[in-house]
Amino acid sequence: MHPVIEGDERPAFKRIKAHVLSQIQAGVWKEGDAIPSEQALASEFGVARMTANRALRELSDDRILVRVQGSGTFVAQQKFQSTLVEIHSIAEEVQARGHAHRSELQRLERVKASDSLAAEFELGAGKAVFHSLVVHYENELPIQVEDRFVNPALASEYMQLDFSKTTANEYLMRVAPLSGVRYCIEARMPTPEIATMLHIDGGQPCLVLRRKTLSRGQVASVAMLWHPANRYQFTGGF
Amino acid sequence: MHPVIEGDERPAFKRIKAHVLSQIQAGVWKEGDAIPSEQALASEFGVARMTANRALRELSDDRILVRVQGSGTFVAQQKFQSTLVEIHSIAEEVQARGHAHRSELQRLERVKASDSLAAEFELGAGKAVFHSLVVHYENELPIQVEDRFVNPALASEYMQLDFSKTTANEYLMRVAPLSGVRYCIEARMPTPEIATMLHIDGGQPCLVLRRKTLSRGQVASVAMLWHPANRYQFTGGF
DNA sequence: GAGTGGTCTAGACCACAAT
DNA sequence: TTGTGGTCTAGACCACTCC
Repeated sequence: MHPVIEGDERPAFKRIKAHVLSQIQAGVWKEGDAIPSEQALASEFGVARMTANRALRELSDDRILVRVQGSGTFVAQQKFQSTLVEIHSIAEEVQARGHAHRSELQRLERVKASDSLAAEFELGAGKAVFHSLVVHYENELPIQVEDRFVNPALASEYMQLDFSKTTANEYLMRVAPLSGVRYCIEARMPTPEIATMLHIDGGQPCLVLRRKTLSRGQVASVAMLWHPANRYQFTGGF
Repeated sequence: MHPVIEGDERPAFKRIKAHVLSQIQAGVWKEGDAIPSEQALASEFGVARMTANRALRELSDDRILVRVQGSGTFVAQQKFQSTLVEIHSIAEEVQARGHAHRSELQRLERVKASDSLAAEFELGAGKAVFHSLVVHYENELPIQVEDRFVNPALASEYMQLDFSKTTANEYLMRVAPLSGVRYCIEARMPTPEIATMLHIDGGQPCLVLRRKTLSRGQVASVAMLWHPANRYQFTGGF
């Protein structure tokens, strides 16, 4: 039986998780290898099978292990070199950098959805949607143009919003709790209008984030966020 | 007691999870509200407390609920509208789309690191590094230029690598297990050389991923991955 | 048929919070 | 003191895989 280290007061399932991880880390158990069964680990650690089960189940939730009913538990393939970029609200991001955030409403209107927009919203053609165009500034330098269409069914007061006090993002989060997102990062040349608003010349590309948010089974908002390539990038790491 | 829907053969813990989620979705239980205790849910569903426990524990792992020992279980604050982009290896990504991946080695050399490159590698100035330039094709259409510098201390056989059989990525993952990453997504105009390799004209921007990988406390590799904006974007959702 | 994981039970003891 | 979550037990039955 596995010796219990003196003074190790972690719960048993955590000790088992740590043991499995250390065997993998040390290269004793390699990718694709079968590791001991729940039963075996349970006896080894002197615990009930449910306890070993929880340890292995949590590791498999974390993609460290792969479990196959009737067959066994295996070390998962090395995670591919994959990284995650987190995309925040622009106001939060600027403030987190300790800079001043300000936004300027350029346009706020009720428009008939074009065919493609109606399709994106999964609405009937010709239905009205709200449209806003906002420029966000970081220390008085334009950093984002937010070109957004909003579903009136989910955000009826959008036209009355005071964009100097709250962002579209914050409002939508409040009235239409997020249930899903689709997004896409692109490089694009700005339209002349966008270039002017961002104070860049037309030869300079933009980093564009397109984001569609879902709420209560409907499309809540379709946004296109334009950032000047010379002043903006998505970063991250671990 | 909670009625069991006819023919609902999901495990009990999943039924309980679905029930909790639907109450939150419907707005019956709001942010910060306490939800029924494990004991209450167990009786309601006619199951053991351990079963309700598993349902609530998994939801709290998913940040849907917050559990406070001695106090109760509460609906978590709405997640901030933040999204994650996963960045894969290009070969894996193309194959996942069911397309053919092929790569072409343009250059492979040993060069003296410039000052800025030496700084990025945290090496002494003038030390040698390996440099490779590879074009990746998806169905014979160029989709990525991989411009990569590699630390010889961690990948001594890099110059002997057969780039037609394996990618730099795969090799590095094998010999220098990843311990950290820093990356950055940008929009840039291509250099004439990059534009030629990607079969685009110079007026077309590129979506650029710069990635620095760490292994065993050293910088293993610094890569710049150029993608034609008209054929490539990072996407995701949940 | 033997071994594996997937789920579940009906108890138990503990640490902690509210009262 | 009562109720909560955190953990654990020693069984059980099932579906599945492998031989």
